Amino acid sequence: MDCSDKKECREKKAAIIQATVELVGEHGFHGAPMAMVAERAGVAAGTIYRYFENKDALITGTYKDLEERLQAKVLQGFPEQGTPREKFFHFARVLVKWWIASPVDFRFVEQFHNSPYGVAQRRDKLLGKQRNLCWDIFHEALEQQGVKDLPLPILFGLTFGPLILISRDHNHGFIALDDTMIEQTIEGCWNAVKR
Amino acid sequence: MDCSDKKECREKKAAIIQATVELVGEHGFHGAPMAMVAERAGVAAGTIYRYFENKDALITGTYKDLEERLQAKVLQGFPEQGTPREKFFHFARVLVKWWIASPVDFRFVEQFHNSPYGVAQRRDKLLGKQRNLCWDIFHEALEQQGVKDLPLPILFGLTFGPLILISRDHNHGFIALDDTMIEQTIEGCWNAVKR
Amino acid sequence: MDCSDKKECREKKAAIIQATVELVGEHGFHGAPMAMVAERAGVAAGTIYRYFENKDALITGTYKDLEERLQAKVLQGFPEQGTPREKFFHFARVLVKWWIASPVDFRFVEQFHNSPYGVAQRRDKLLGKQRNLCWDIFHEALEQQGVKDLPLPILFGLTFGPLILISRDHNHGFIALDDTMIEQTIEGCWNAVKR
Amino acid sequence: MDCSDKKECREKKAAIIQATVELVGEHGFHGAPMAMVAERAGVAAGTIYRYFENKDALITGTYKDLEERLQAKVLQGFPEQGTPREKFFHFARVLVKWWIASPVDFRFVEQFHNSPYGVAQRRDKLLGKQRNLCWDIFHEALEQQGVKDLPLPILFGLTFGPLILISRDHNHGFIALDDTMIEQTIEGCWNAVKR
DNA sequence: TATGAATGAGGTTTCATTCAT
DNA sequence: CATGAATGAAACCTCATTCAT
Repeated sequence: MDCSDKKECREKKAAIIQATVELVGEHGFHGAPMAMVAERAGVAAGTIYRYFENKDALITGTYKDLEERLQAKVLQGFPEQGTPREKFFHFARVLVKWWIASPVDFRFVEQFHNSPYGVAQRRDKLLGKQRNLCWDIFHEALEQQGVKDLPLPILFGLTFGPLILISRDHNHGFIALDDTMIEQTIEGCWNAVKR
Repeated sequence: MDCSDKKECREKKAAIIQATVELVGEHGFHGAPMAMVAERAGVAAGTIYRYFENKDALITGTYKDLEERLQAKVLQGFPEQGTPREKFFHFARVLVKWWIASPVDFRFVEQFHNSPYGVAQRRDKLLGKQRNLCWDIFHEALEQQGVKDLPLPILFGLTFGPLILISRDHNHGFIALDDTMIEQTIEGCWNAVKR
Repeated sequence: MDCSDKKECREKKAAIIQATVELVGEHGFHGAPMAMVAERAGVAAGTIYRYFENKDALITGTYKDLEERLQAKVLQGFPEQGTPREKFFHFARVLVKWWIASPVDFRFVEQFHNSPYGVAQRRDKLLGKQRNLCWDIFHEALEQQGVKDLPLPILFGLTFGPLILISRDHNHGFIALDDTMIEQTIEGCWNAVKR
Repeated sequence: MDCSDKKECREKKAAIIQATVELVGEHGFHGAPMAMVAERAGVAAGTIYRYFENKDALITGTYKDLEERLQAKVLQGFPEQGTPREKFFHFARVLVKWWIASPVDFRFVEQFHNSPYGVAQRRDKLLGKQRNLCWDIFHEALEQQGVKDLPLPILFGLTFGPLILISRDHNHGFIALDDTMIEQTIEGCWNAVKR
């Protein structure tokens, strides 16, 4: 944990995180015992505890890592000067495409949000304690009166709720999303909140 | 199991289901070991197995029970002769109000949908194998060209996705939904799909 | 138990014994829980306890019933006036044919002998406390000096040991015993002890 | 499991096997719960599962261990150049002496043969899939026409059946085998099959 | 007398975590 | 630092037995 400057350590931690994402994504929290995570990561069981205090920390840390990677992806080509609408469209596109390109990542995130761990995360985000892009976009939109004057959680719900469900259905094979459908859905989301 | 005609047995089964909903809703699947379910239901551990073959059957059976109770609630005052829009509004209202009135029920349903159990359920519903009110509403709307010509999963996603998220946020205390806000959100959902 | 004069009771007890033989014979002691025995016998679980004090008594009682039925079979056509050799041949023939005609009976008896229950039974038989045909045959043979002067258990071992094993192998399908082979084996057994 | 090169591990596995033999031998399969095996072996319950996948594997593995030890004993002083008769006598002597010297070993083997596990073992042995000394002896004898032309299972039955029974009776205290009696019995066995 | 639902002790197995090497 | 064998609490489930009906 405190050897994050050494390359070998960083690689080992990355392997552990990747193994966690895969196993939780594939089989749920039940199907990801520490020993199995260790095996898939190519390290010994005890080694995980040098990087994460316990299993809870492993799960939370893995989620944070995914979130950071998402942030990085969203920032690529982000229309800093665009309207909130354009910003939202960019954000939503990246999000959905990431989820359907990496089903295990998506599954992990879903599992996480639906577990006790997830609640605290969500609280920080909604209350703006942990500022992020998403929060900024809607604040700007509210100020410019581009969206209805609703509480942030409702705006989030109306926009991201659908994106989550359709990504899930795509990954389960219930629909086959293509660019057009994705675009239509994002449009629908925006229609739900635009003024 | 086969004593469903006796009042005592029905009460016992109901107690087991209630205990399951509460414990899973409060602490997740992890936090609902059979022994604890039994204790809260006021029965012996072995007794559960007279009503449910194993833990999986207990979870699935509990979900089905919740679903049936929802159906019953929705049917009360259902606008059989109304437009699809009116039907959807009725359905959505009942759904959200139930969820925020019974947070443990909502939490259980959420957990369920995010578990392997949930996928099969959802598949049946989306493919129309297990016809239900919800499916009927959108089919009628599609025929009357009242909603956009999108695949069912996307229509569901656009409409129920937000309802799920805002109910979650309400239960977590991030927002305090009142009738007006609920109505506005449902309106937003419909805007997302209406033609 | 104390209603052995009523026909219905006798039939019920017989059904319980038959169910016990079958289940133990088919799946071993592990595979014969009381509830299953009851179900196959067509009675309620609690009913068994009116006929047998507990599971041990059920097993022991079932064994005794089988033994009595064997005795009855052996006595049919028994060469009372014959030589010990003829008597042994008759006994052995009946035994082997019964075992290969009723594999479950045989399996039950085997299981029984190899369980703690069996030891006491065998003790009584060998020590002559519980006199029986078999014991009589060899005593007569010893007196007439038709067989070697060996302790009874050894004479039993040399004669019945093989019969047990070949019956087992037949029932497992390793060999297909016919009358000739049975006769040859019995002959071999007698050769092992004859003077 | 994969630490069989370390002395400590080998000792631990041996302790588990020994505990299994003793408990099954003394009290049957019923009387050997994993927790008790662990306690007697001086390890924690979970430790057994590092060496054996489950209880079945423990039982089967223990049997194989006993068989290997028997093989080793038989090979000491084995009359490679002797006649089949001499070889059989050697084999039988070692067998009986081992059984009456180690009653728990004998009891374990008996229990094993009478369980579902045992059938597969026996099948392999009789069909020659798993070649062994015993099988070789009788094949040689058949070729040299030293024994009657009977199916292998019958030859085995006629020779080992008695040995098993008398060992059992000795261990139960019904007879007290001495070298002479053992020799006489083995002689009897051979007489049963010799041409 | 017969029933069968209920009991709860006890069985097998898993797995997060520790610690000697 | 890394290892992975060992731990033992705790999970799920079975089943002999009882007892109200």
